[in-house]
Amino acid sequence: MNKHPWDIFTMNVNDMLSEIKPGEKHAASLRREDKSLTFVCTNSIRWGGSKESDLKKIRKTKLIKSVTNENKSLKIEPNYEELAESIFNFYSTNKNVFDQERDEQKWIVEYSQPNTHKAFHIGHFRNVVTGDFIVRIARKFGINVIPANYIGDIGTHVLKALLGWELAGKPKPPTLEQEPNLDLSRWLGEYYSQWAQRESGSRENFIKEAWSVKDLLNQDSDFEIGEKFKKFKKNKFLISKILKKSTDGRLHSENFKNLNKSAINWKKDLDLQNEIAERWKNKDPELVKDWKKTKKWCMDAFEKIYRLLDVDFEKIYYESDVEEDAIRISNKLVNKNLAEKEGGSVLVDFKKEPYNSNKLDVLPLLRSDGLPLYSAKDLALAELKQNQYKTNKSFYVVGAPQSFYFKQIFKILEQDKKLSELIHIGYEMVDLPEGKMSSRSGNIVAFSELWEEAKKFTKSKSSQKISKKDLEKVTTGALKHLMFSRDFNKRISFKWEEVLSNEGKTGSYLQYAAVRCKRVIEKSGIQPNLKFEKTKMNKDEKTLIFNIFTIQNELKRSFETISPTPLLESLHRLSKAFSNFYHSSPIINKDPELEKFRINLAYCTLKTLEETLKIFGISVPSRM
RNA sequence: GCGCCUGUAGCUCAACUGGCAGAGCGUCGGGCUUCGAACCCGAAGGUUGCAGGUUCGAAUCCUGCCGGGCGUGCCA
Repeated sequence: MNKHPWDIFTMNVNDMLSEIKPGEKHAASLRREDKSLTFVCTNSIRWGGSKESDLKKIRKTKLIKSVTNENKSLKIEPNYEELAESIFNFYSTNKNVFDQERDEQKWIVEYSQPNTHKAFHIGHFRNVVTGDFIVRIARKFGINVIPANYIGDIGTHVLKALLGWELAGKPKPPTLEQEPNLDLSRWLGEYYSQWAQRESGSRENFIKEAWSVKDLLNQDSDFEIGEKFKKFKKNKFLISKILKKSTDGRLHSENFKNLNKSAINWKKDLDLQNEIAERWKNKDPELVKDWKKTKKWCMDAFEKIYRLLDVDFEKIYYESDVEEDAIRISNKLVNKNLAEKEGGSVLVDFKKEPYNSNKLDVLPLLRSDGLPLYSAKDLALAELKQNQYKTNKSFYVVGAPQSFYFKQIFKILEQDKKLSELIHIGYEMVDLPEGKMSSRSGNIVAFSELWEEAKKFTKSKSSQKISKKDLEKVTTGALKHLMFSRDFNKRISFKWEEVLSNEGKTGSYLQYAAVRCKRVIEKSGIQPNLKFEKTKMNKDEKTLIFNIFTIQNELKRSFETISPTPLLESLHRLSKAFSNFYHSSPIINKDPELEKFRINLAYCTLKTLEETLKIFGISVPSRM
């Protein structure tokens, strides 16, 4: 495999500067100067530039036009004509110009992890594109990557959804004929939301009553008047005690009238939940049948979304598959003194041996009724993944609020030396202007809703001739771009105006540049030959080739930092450079040599955009 | 209380491991008889939350404050 011109260039810079100052990686400190289309070696500033006599001795390669001292820094100007020629050569001999050297590493990336029986919303969407980006960029760097999904198909939220659905009379979902854009996860999520709102409503009501009379109960020695209500709300032990007293009829006074009423109300809801939990525990055939049916609805809905987003999982794990292992592993940890029993529950106390960490606090693994918590299940899943794939790096794409939890989990897993390196990629939440999204309260933007609205908008902006396929490419391009437009650790405040916009720094801008390349090449009737014949380039041609040239570096940075920003920003600079070039320099031209050269430039731009956009899961349409 | 994230132009965000603070939106002005105007050009807009420290040089590193968000034992 021949080398990308950027890699040759940086090697040349290293060799050249090593003659003046041996033993340093000079190219590593190259900084782009966009205005002057040059590079500055920041190391050279540190050692105060170079003597003119030294600079004269330097043997320059053909890619380097001049090396000068400027403000004590070393300025390197590339030779644009040579640059263009080497880019053309490289692009003509490689099918994929950004495929990096093969790597022996094996990674597993766990992402998406939606819960069945709940709507797939924009938060899940951000997760999917984040994980997909990691998978795609790692593959670009020759790494063997296993994309894995972990579906939350059991747990209290599932039972709550089933309960809500049962109470509504187990309605049948609408057919595709009735609702062509049907999203069954969203449809079923409504029943979850209905129940959750009812239950939390009666709970909140009770807690409010309990707070107002709590000092009459003699149970509140830990809670001075003025103590935060929030803290009181979190004290589940105290609250359940008050509930019990109240529903047992032990509180007779007039003062407790409202409290008793709200207690009975909430208790009714709790009983319904306990009842369905009991049925689940006893594997009630009717319930299991319903569960399987509704789970399938949701999985089908997820599959539909994954197809739309062009993501593909090599392995799908279900929470229900690791439940038994989770119990087994928890008990094993107890035997190895890595966890302890406390009543029926099992927990890890990180203050104790062998963890000795004051900061990690305590992590429960099994509930007091013996059922495994998410933590135990994650431990089981980690073991399962490692046994199956024997990776050297394991990524968890999970929301940033869980970073503390993953520190705890990783600490436990690190006790086993066989495991691979564990990395939590935490991305920040997408929230609505009104506040945090919550499927419990129904305050969400479902992905299907987002997609329908965005598609409608795209269609309104598109030419009449646009195909269905291209319409989808533009729509997903816009939506994915929005998710990548901020770094992972920045929250996205969701705004419809931002979705329904196609101007400026958007996915459409990048696609538009690429589409113009396609169309102008097509219109010219010229087959790009990638032969360099022109000798003199204008400013916009230089800027364009400069930006094509430096993409390789930005791609590497994006990979090293696992961050979409460097690459995405550079694609905007490239598209901008192309737009300038397109306006100032007629591609279809009377001068045949000039025309050929510019067609080649457009072709290289197109190839660069197509291949790098693919890393973000974005495709280039042929029309938009 | 403790821990993590965050603060850059009116708004949303960049700034390549310390090296000339830049984009998009919005505002104002200009450009379609010309390869697709989802575009391009020009202008205005900054004490990088505050105060110290390290350095030839700090948005970036260190310390202390202030503001915002999140997490902190049986939900995931």
